[in-house]
Amino acid sequence: MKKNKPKYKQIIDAAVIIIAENGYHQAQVSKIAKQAGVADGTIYLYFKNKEDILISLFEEKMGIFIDKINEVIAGKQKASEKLLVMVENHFKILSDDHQLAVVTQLELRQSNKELRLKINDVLKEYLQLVDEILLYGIETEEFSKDLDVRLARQMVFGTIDETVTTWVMNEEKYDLVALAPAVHKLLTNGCRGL
Amino acid sequence: MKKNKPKYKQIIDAAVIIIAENGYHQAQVSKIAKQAGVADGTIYLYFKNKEDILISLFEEKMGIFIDKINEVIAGKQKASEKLLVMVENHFKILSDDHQLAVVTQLELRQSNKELRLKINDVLKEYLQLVDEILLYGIETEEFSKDLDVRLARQMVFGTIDETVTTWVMNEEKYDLVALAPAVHKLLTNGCRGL
Amino acid sequence: MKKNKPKYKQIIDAAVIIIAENGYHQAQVSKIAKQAGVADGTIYLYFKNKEDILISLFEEKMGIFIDKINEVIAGKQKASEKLLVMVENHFKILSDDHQLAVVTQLELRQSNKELRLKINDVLKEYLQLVDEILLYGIETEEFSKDLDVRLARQMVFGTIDETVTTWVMNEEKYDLVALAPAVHKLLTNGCRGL
Amino acid sequence: MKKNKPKYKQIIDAAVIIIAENGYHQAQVSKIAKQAGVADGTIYLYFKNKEDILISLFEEKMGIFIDKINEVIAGKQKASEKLLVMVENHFKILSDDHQLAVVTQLELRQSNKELRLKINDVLKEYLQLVDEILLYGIETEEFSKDLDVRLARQMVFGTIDETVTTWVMNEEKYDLVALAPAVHKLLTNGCRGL
DNA sequence: CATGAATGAGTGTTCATTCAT
DNA sequence: GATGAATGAACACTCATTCAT
Repeated sequence: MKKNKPKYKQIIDAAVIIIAENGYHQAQVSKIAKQAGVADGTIYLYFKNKEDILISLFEEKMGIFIDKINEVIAGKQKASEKLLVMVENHFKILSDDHQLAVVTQLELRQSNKELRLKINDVLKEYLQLVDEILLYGIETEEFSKDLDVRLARQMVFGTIDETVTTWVMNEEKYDLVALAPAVHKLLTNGCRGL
Repeated sequence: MKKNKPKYKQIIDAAVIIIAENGYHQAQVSKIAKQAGVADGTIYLYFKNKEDILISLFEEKMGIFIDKINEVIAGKQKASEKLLVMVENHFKILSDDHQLAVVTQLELRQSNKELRLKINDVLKEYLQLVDEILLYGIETEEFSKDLDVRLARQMVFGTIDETVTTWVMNEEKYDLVALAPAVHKLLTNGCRGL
Repeated sequence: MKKNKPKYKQIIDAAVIIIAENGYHQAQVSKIAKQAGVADGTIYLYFKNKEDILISLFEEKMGIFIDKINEVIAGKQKASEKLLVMVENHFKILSDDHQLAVVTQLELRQSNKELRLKINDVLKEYLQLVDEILLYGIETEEFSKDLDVRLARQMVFGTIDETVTTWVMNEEKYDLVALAPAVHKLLTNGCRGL
Repeated sequence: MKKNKPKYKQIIDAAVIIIAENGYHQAQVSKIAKQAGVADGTIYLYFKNKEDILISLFEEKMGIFIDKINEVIAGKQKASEKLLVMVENHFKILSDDHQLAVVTQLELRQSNKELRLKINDVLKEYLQLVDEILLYGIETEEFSKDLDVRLARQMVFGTIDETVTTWVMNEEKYDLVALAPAVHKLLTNGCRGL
């Protein structure tokens, strides 16, 4: 399995650094190879092509993301609490990794439609987590029984994503994690119904 | 003033069509020129460079957008009503113009960071509209006096934007405008506080 | 019509020179462009791709070849005489143009199968000339009425081609045109039957 | 002697198969190694480089070729008969081995000039056989005493080669061996003189 | 004003060969 | 002897922009 070989992760980490530092369109394969400390050709022993590096990058990082969120959610009983730790951890992970934040919020979105569609596939797993929390909240009557889960999920993800993107675009000048409670309040209010 | 000459709008409209049909990365200047019925060089009599076409496109369309929203907002007394007609009209304008929806939600986001920052400048005017409604709602006590306007604005815009993008990515298979009341409810609940 | 513009021929002539001097596999587009005195991109205003340059080169030169042969053949009454002037002129044209000889006999044959099949299409016109002479000779009873025209054509072309290739490979050390009468005698003896 | 080790022939046979199936330019060393059932590096224990595989392939196969022709020639008394069995066997060997025919007539000719010059060296042995027959024919007065042996050899080889190549390019749709008598007649007529 | 021919910088990917194991 | 992971040089083609007419 190539994914477990050290060079696989080495190349992905190099890609994050290069894309964060140079931007998506200036992230040439040769730059990534140099940063990873391998020859250009070695990249192609681990990845089908350049696009495959970027998709794998997203999969790899999003996997860590989802594992972490899953873990903290499991530790909470109430849907509202689950939502809070989700927002907190979402903000925290990106706060702690400046390069990852820039790459996922700004750079990778410049990729072409095909790549973005594949990235969306990876995102679906995250969106399902949101759905699960919302359904659980409806079940426990924390959230309105009339809640349109699809729309609520779009509110939750749209709000979180917009908040992070704004923060990144403002050069991360303020404390993102500190915003979690207020964001969480907006979201639960939205879901609770009147 | 170049903006009032017929070829200015002719080129912008050609750009929307070409980008919608071919995608951002396949929208060459020569294609846009051909669609507009002018020579390649003529483009540069009206626009500084290719990026300038795209920014102008966004400004032009967003201007229409904001004018329309402004108009319908003015006709409503309550902040909640203003928010509803804003969502309704946002959805309606993009529902009515498939090409514009594809271009703004998917294609233009593939542009580089610099262009996206400039697009964000244009967006600010729209975000100010949202702010005004929110502040008005706080004033009229429709919304919580503790509402963090910046965060609430991010929720409003993030939710609307995510809803439209999801709809476009799902090939506009369902009625977007019909979702406006439910989305509106989520947002006002969020802003109202418990 | 691009074929009549000066740069079209300019690029083809540059290609002959570059291929003759550097060999097929070292004839980069940029070298050809430089030799032709145009920018790399200009090549692509006149040719679809690199392969198209080579096919066009062959068509262009073979056209001149066939026109010349056609002309001299027409001036002769007997099939045997026609064959002689064909051989003489075939040898003469390549004797007079060292670079063309190297390109057609050695370099262009290194091209891939697809290109060679297209080159063969162009050659067919020449082979038809040979066929016409042979059929004419059978009609005038100069050649055996039992002659298998297809095989005889392969003998004529195979012998001429092998003779020229050997001459080029021997660095053109001897007088190719002087061999025409002897070659002609071999061929007419072959066709005449016992 | 490496040539007698089993892997030597194994690799050459693999090369014939891979080149016949994929074409000269798609016959990578790694493909040949896989087909031969050895590691890439193993190739280089038996051959200096890729070119060396191809030259050895040609030598090996041409050796068999020449041995066979030598054998059948020795059994005939008259030069004309020797020529006939040469043509017959040349056609027969390639008729019986489709892959070898494709490789020698089409694929190997795409190799670069240097390789083709080395291949020509190997061919010389075959051409000497032709020369011997021609000289023997002159001696026995079957052929014209004025025959230019070099040119006649080019006719013999050029005709045979062109006939085989045309047959391969026509996807071997007709019976090549059946053409031998007619080709032989053309050649002996040519050599006999008036 | 309008044209469109010409420019030329920039990059992902392949594959013969090596060499540490 | 045998392996196969790693190497790194090499190149066709696109397209935003210019400028002579």
